[in-house]
Amino acid sequence: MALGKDYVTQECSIARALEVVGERWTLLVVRDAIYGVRRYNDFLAHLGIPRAVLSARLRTLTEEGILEKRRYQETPPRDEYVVTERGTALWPALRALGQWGREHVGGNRLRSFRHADCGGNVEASGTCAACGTLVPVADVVMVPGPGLDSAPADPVSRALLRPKRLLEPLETDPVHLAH
Amino acid sequence: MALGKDYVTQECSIARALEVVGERWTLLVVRDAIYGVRRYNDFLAHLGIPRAVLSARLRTLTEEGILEKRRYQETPPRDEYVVTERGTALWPALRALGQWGREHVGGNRLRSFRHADCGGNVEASGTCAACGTLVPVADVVMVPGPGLDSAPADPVSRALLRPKRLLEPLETDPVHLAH
DNA sequence: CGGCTTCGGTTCGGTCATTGAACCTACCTG
DNA sequence: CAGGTAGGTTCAATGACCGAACCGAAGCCG
Repeated sequence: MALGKDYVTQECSIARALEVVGERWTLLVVRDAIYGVRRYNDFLAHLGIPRAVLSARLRTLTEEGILEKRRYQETPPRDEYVVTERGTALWPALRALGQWGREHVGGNRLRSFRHADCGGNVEASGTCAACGTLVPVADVVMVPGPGLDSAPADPVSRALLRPKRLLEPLETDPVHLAH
Repeated sequence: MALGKDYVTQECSIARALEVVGERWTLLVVRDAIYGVRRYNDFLAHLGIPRAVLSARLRTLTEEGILEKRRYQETPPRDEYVVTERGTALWPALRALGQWGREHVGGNRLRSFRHADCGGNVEASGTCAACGTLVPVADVVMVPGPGLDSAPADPVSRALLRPKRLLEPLETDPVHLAH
């Protein structure tokens, strides 16, 4: 989408946003990054995205300052992709899209979001139903619902079967535990 | 996006939503429909979208119940595409995307949104800054900002240079006035 | 040392979607 | 009848995406 003919002519901040994150897979990569996915192979396994496309998306998201590539160990050299403030700022848009999907496409009971401080439900507007505060992303806990597959094939989906605070790194089971 | 390999494997309401509205141009068509654009040639002129793609998007959006095709005159037969409740429910997601584009891409001062009842600014959360109510789409007034081109080429952009209540049909100038 | 595995990619041929231009139909207007 | 408007369809070319294969650096196993 960023190549060739794009939305440049559009005088509209929605179009500007879609120029950056409107390509296929891009918003799902950002969603996973906010869920705490950080490593190439985890994105790969969870999304089922072609490797070449994932490489391209990670590169452009890094260039756009939505993800940050950082070395987390030297031997062997390993990098991880961590979502930046610019990336977490997409959370309201993702939540609103998810809300629409839940209500108008199907996907009830898949996941819900709670305020870590008080346990209240995070509404569509982003505020906590219990205490009324506008919940920052870091204080949101994703809670799996009954509609999820209870024994998914990929380790990332398995890790997401237990409640998980957003932004914190996801710990995937070592492969040998999955057998 | 809906064709071939899609996101069906994803157990996520965000992915479900993107299956429906994630293709190129689709969200911009919905945005225009919420702005009040209803006719084929108006979408065409405002978006700069290839005709074949516009036809495809209007068809799938109609099939998905996001737009409704309705005959508004018989001779000559003319149809218009009107956004449904299912389509207007995408407004929070579009507003959130626009907010992100404004803050993180550029596009300040293009447009703002006001509460028709009290004139207060509509915040990112969708509530009115002045009176605190959660503003329904039909009570939102789009107000053009100073960053817009003051003499755009297409009649839709020209019509959007004056404040405009969302959902109400857009009246484009007859061509002979544009000369 | 040799073989095997993991991680994080790149390369490649085939397929699918998008693009812009041209064309078409139905109707109206002068 | 010529020309214009509205709302499309068709088509060749281009670009994006797909899946599978390959690759290199590093570690681990015996």
